[in-house]
Amino acid sequence: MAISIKHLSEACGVSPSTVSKALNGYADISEDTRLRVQTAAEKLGYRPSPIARALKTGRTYNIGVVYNEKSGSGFTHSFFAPVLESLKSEAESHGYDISFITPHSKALGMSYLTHSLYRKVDAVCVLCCDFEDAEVRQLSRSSLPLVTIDEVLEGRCCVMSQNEEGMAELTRHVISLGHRDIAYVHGLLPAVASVQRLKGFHAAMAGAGIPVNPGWIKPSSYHRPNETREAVRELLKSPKRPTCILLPDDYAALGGLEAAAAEGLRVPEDISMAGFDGVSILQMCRPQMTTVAQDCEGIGRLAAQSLVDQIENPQGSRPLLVHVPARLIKGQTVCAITGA
Amino acid sequence: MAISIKHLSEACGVSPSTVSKALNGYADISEDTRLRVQTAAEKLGYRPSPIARALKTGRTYNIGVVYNEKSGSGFTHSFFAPVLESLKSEAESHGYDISFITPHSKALGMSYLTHSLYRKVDAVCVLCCDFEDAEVRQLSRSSLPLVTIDEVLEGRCCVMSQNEEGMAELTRHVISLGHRDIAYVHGLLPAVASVQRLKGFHAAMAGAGIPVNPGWIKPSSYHRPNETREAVRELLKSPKRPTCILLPDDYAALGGLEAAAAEGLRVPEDISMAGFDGVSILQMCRPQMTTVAQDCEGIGRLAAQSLVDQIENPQGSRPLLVHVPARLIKGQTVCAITGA
DNA sequence: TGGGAAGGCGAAATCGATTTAGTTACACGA
DNA sequence: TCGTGTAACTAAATCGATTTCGCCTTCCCA
Repeated sequence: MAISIKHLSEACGVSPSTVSKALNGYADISEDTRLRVQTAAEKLGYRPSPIARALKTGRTYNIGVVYNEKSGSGFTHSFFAPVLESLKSEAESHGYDISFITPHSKALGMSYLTHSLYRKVDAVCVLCCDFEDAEVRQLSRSSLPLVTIDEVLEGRCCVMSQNEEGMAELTRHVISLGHRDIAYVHGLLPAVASVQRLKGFHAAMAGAGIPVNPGWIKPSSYHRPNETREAVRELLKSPKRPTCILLPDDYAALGGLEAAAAEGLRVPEDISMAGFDGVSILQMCRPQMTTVAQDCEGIGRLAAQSLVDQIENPQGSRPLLVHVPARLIKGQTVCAITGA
Repeated sequence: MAISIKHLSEACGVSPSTVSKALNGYADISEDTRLRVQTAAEKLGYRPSPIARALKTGRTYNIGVVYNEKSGSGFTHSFFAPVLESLKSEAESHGYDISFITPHSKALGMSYLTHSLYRKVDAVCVLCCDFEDAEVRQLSRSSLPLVTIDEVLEGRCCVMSQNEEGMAELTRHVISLGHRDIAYVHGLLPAVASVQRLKGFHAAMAGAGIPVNPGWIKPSSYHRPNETREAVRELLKSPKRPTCILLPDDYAALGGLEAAAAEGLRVPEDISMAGFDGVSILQMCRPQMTTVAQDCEGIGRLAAQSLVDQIENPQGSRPLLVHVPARLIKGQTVCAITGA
């Protein structure tokens, strides 16, 4: 099939060892020979087999991605999918491919770590999974280069949005439109992202001197419109109703819109709502969601860069936490309050 | 690191060859030895290195996926992403992993085919790309097992929806609600899917004895809300305005909704519209899209099954074209006509 | 002139499997 | 007793690279 190092060595009249050294920049090869080998390689379209190379060197130029569809909605997940795509494309530009580390790859019954070692990936990105999972802990304790997205594992690199500042900015925007009675439905605790956002919310409220009604802080989950619908339904039944409700994410917010519609309330005329993420398809729907756009492209890119750096520069020092700015999108689901 | 065949052979007191044969079902191994090897393998958690195995056998247990983000919107694409996910999960259940064949993998400058041979994938799924591309043709002419999604390459297996019947069903639904003045904005021609859908539309119209107004058949593209918005804008400016417009897909249909809103028209009260695909997130938005849901899960699964079959049973005969039923979703964007 | 250093290259081991081609040991028939 | 066949196993080649070590020329200098 493809041309091997042996073919090339014969074509050049040198040994395979010399070819390998010539192409890998060894010093004990004359400039003359190196050039001959390089041009011949070019002409014949020779590329060292990644498989043979991996066998000998242990490097596969593959990055494993822990992507557990069960905990999201797979490749269509409005946050993880664009992050994955950016991660992939940045990794590729460094010569690395992506391969998936799925939970207990079916019949094989391997843990994340076993699977990673089995496939000999050079590094792992923990993208989308249950961070409480023992398998994730095991993976984290390994010596593999690793980065997490959107959640912290002790001692490991993590890339995530500036959740606190993002939520604070959203809250200030809502306040600036005259809202005082603001409810907050948060995503799962104690996820770091959830804690940060809640902190940002409290900070903005405190900054404006508005007391927070503890009964208006409600738990829900990310990406679960049904759960969010129930939480919002309860809020709408409070004796005093909030004028604005902040929701865990854009997708979950669809449940909030549904709950409002079920009560005969219009958004934003009768009640304001906001999401988080900045899901692009929802930006095209009406009413356009007021939200905080996460920089998925940036998150994926920085995660890939961190991994490549960890692989190629194992001793180097790196920040453990990389914060990526988020951006407020002033949509149509939060409107100005027109007097008490 | 991981335990190798040599370790295992020493643990069992036999040669590596015997271990390999015992685990691979060769006949010249005694039942006694086979059992000893198998239990030891189990106990020590031995797994043959896929890399070493690939080097020797040429089989990587990897399936290449041609996924060109440029021609879609990457992993967030509302049709390709769920298909990819299903393909991946079905492939995994057969022991195959997915790896991406990207266009000209950056600096490497390889064609799809070269890349596939370089990575030694066992088969290729052409999922999302420009089918006119010379590289795709080259790939198609190769002897690699191959399957396409949603478009036909001569002599190659293809999995796609029952587009004709799906569109006919949608059209009949629209007609049953009293519509006679129906416009049709189609996706790119001469894509087979587009042709089939157009055919289904014509068939349903003819079946109801309704003449088709040629000026109301408009070209656009898939997944391009802006293009579709322009096409719809023109339709809305016709002297006689259609009462319903069928659009290339759900995502493109968002452009149609926008055009209607810009003209001050309400959907569906003033004008009806329908999409195609059944994008799940849009089913949660209001107005809920009337559309034809493609069975992405089925398409991905059947594509994976076809590839596995082609790999493991090269001489077997197979249908070239697999049609997967689509399902009408009666949403809220098409309403009944209340008299002329 | 002889010894050491340096330059340039190749032989061979290695990574971890598979697979072909033997090699034993033993039984059996002539 | 010898040859033959068979069951059960192993040695060794192989896949396609990388890398260590050693060899052979030159060349330089004392």
